Amino acid sequence: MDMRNPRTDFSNAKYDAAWAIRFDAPAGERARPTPASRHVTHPARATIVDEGDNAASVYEILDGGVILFKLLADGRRQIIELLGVGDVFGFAAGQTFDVTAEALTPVRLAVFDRKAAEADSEVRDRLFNRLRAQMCALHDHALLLGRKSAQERVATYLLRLVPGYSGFGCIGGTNGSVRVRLAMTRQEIGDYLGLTIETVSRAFSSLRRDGVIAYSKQDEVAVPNICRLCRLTGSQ
Amino acid sequence: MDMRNPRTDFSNAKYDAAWAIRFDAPAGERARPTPASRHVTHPARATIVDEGDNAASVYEILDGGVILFKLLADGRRQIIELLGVGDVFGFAAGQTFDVTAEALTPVRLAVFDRKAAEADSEVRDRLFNRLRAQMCALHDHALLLGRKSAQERVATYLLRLVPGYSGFGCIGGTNGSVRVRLAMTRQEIGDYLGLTIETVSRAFSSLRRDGVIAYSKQDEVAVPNICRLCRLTGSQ
DNA sequence: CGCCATATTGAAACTAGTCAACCGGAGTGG
DNA sequence: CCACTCCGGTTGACTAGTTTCAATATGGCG
Repeated sequence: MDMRNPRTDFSNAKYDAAWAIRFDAPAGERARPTPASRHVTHPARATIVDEGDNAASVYEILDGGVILFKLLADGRRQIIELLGVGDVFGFAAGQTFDVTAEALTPVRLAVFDRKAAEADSEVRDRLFNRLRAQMCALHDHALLLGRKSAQERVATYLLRLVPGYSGFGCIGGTNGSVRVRLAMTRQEIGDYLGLTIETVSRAFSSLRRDGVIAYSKQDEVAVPNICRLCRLTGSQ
Repeated sequence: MDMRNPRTDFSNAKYDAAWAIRFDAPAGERARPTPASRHVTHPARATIVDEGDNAASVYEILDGGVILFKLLADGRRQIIELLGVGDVFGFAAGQTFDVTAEALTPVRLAVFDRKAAEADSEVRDRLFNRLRAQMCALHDHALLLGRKSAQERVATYLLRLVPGYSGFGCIGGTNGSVRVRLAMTRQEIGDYLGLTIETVSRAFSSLRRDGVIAYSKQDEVAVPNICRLCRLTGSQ
């Protein structure tokens, strides 16, 4: 982590895009009709598309969570995007997918034929808008991967799962308390944050020791004071 | 860098998208007419848009190079995207830009009014297609930032500047030689690769000592054997 | 109850960061 | 024309943070 060359004239947190992660669809929207698409479901940890597969379809998440990842030849894995309800994937530059998509939870998807989606202006605009939001999330994630410490990464990750706080940092003096469900193993969190499983575990333990978070089940975390977590993200 | 948990059944390099970086427009295309846009130029290192600015316009690079970056409150910087001729930027999720754009070289841009660009289907499709290619580059870069060693990062960076090799790895047995111009300072390279200036410098020196690259001017690098560089990228 | 996968913790090793000195070319001014 | 300065780059010595390796704990599930 490079702490020199400080530019204290500028802080970006307040400008971050309003992306958020939800793994559960709002109850009322579960039956939302989606024209020009068919619906499919996948169980947790199922591979939805493989890197290199023919990119014939575009996917929108109706319910559940999905991870996109890439592998290096020797097996190192990086989870590139963490997607929730409303997010889209399957947009490829060429003829094939550049990432593998895997269901994080049981997931329900709307599948659009690529060409059909591009022809239907209403669908295309909706998918495109969502893609832009995900682009901003990718930008933030590059900042995290390139410049944040292990503790800052884990704090940022946790905050991203708090509804309404994703990418915003502490707007106002909200000292609220909240419970979040991770839905990811330590290995997945590590692969998402560019850390090892042990470093993730140590960061969780350290945050717990300091009272920033609390948990008994390891994937159900309570955040007693969101602002306090905020201050540890490095974005602040 | 986590070398455990190897999945040797899978290598992704051959599927990488065909993105490439060019800082100079092909001579014949310099006068390409661009309807529904005006043209502007910026000198090297000029700020084009600031994070937080009202996102009224979308930009396409006609000639030159542009970097997009974000800052943390304490001054740490991450260069998020490295853009060349044909690339686009300025798509925001909300009302404001989420990154700062700076000219890397003297640059010529086509500026589209955001709403006009979205209304013109020909323009919109062209920008959208380019955006998809950049999305793939971002995915690759997340893999680099999260999982590659310093030497692998620098090797990947250099290879990305070799025309035709960006993201492909060694297709065929091309042992060709080539010269590339970096157009970036060591500080910028460090901020792009998530490293310090010293680590970047050491990686360059090490590659030079090993004969993988050669240079006398520090931003003009000769690669005598591209395949050899390829093998150091980690993507293999 | 016991097994297996996942998570935690400890200690050692190592990579990259930090701090500091030095180099070398470009530009300036005596 | 040469000394001086400035700035980016290089190199060395040391440090900090993360990874690695290994042992132990925990939790879900048959």
